[in-house]
Amino acid sequence: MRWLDATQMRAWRGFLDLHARLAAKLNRDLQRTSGLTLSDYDVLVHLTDVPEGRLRAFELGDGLQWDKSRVSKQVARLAARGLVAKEECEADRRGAYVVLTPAGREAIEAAAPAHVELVHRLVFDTITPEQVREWAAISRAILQRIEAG
Amino acid sequence: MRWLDATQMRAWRGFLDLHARLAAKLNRDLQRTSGLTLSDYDVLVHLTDVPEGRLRAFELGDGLQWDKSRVSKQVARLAARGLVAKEECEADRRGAYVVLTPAGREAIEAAAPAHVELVHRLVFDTITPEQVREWAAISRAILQRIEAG
DNA sequence: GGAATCTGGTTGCCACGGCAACCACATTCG
DNA sequence: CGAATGTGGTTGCCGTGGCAACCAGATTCC
Repeated sequence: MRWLDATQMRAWRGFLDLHARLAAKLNRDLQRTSGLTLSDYDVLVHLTDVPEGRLRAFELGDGLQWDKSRVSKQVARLAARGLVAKEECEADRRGAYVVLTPAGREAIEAAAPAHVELVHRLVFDTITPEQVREWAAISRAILQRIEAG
Repeated sequence: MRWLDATQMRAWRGFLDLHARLAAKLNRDLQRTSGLTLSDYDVLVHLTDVPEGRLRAFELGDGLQWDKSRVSKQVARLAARGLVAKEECEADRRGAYVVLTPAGREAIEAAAPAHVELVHRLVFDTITPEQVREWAAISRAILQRIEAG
């Protein structure tokens, strides 16, 4: 049977630890400074990335790789806070559009700079441009492997 | 203000996506084949790593970087399933030991090989040894940066 | 020695995510 | 057309994690 050697173990534990620490820190910071969670943030970013700030719910789910129930509930929460609105779809009466509201746009534009700056400080100020490329290549390779099955 | 350039964006999104995909897949697989969650697994691994399979609850929390309430609840759940036992501490009467039971040791030893094999297949069969080293170095650097504040 | 403080651990509350069941509409196919 | 199947989305249930409040036992400091 194959175990992990010391270097692999360091890499694997490092990866898991790094994510746990970063996610915790970024989430706390985001929440504290803007009242948004990382999930809120991700939804709003996806909406700002698209013309009119309008997406079908399932498109949001595909983009975020989220379970559809997660999309549904997250959108419901954001809608309750007025950051997005739900609109019906005429072409497919089952469907729903999720639309960024002015308040939502304001929220994400207020939150993004400090968030991105923190990512810079913690991550990209710490590693070299060459490491950034290598990091991206590694993630990309493994992701493709996962897609393949 | 500093934004993320294209490479940084690829690295960052890749990191987040990779973790989400891997964690989902590994968790599902682990749960299906052994009835353990990743959290269960992590606790049991930490206990097997130590002589007598016995740790103070706070040591477990330090090792896993978990909130103490998380430790408390996770241990309670594992104890209810007979995989660990809680023992009082005589030296500090507030304290509690968490001890791996024979059933717990059996469970982790049954679960580990398939889990590690899956990590191998998805991750380490996909990237070169040089990339493994670089990956570990990157995670390590950023983690140290986070510790520093 | 005793009050203030600290520390280890538990509990309650709430938000969140996964899963399966379900509903409504759409599409396919005989 | 109409039945079967597929798809978009919602809901309920349950396990889980974070946070704050809390409790009991330890420690500090006068």
